[in-house]
Amino acid sequence: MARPSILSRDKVLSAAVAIVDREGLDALSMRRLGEELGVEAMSLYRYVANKAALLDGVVEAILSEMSVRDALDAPWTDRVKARSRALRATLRAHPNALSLFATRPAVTPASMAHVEASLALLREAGFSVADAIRAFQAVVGFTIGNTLSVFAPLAPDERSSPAYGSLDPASYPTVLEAAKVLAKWKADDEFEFGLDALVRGLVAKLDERPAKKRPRDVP
Amino acid sequence: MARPSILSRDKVLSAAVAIVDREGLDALSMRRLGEELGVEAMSLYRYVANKAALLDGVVEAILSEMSVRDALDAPWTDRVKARSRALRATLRAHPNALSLFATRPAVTPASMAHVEASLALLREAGFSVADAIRAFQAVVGFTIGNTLSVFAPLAPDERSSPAYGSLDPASYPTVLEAAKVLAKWKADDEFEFGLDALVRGLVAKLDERPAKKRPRDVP
DNA sequence: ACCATAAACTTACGACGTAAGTCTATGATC
DNA sequence: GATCATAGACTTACGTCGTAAGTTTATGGT
Repeated sequence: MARPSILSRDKVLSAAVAIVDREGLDALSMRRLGEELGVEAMSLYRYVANKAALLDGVVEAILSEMSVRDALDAPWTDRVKARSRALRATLRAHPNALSLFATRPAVTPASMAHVEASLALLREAGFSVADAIRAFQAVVGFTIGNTLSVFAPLAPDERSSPAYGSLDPASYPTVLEAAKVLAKWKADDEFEFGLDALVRGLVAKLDERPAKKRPRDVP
Repeated sequence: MARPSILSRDKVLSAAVAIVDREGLDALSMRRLGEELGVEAMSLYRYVANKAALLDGVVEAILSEMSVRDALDAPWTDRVKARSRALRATLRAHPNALSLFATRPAVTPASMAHVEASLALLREAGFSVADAIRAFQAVVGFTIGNTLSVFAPLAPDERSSPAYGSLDPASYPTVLEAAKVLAKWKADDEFEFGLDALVRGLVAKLDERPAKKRPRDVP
């Protein structure tokens, strides 16, 4: 009935992700994306409403890559951590797209399965509905926040560490003390430290709730 | 010796912040900013190297608004929380600029005093240099991550809650259970929940360290 | 053989960032 | 008070961007 499609929404989105990964977020323009697909820029508007929707699609495409091997018999704390690590790993795989995740809500159709599983396991652990949401948001917020601050690409002129040398030692003794350690800094250690602290805190908050509503405790 | 300046870097930056606050991040262009200041666009290049530097300046200007009333005699946990809340409040005051904080490192000259004070109080609490950095990053990451996800402005078509109605109840029972609660959701409760959990976890990690290096415990 | 139509193409417009060059009002010097 | 170097603002111009509007083309159904 009509000319068969060269394109599809999936092809458009994965080409967009490819450009962002390879050449950076600024390189992603409608014309450049069209070129990548052997098509004129305007043809893309059959598959995305506008540029903003394209960026949303990029977020969606990346989130849909996330996969978690959920050890159902493991303690809930480990399962939460595993999901946080999976999210972090997915984000890390696309550093040039990171800033997109800053403003876009992490709860999209593409990540719904993850949300459902996370909330369910927190409920099962004994959290109330509201606290399960709070706990989930805390972990997701921490994960995105930390990953962003560590892996966001910097401009060429700030690739090396900031000018700690020009800092007044009297005013900033602790920063300068810290700067020495930063040379051999392990981003993963930092992440695991924060994640562990957060999850431990969640345990503490769970334990202070009335015991009657903790099914997992009385199996 | 020369024509006196109509402009100054400060004037340029605060005009830029004003435009972003009033009309959104996309509305901030060099021409628009020039217009705001009664000047041609190209004149701005005397005060900012380029557009990216202007955006950095906006971040810097906003961060420099942050002020904390630090109760030096309060427990370190309260002081950390107070700083987190102060950062959150500063970010909240400029929701249209939030996405800028996603990729720009939170440690800039404008926030150096905050970094110094935070690290110092964590060191004083008994954390090692490395753990103090980790704890600080955890709190900042959480704070920015949470604030971003809650206050980032959404496109008009997603202003209302996502289409939970079209979700399959069999596949997403917990999400749908949660959706009911979301109607009367308190963003601040969510933030305080996560912040309290995180700080409690930090306490736990501190307590498991060898006691000898905790000066505050033996006053 | 013809047609309806989905899919891709063409053209055009205003706005953007910024490179390069020009003009001008000032305070310093004599 | 006349001269002048110069910081600071202005002008022009180029290529690129997102996208509105209209046009062409290849197909499968009749």
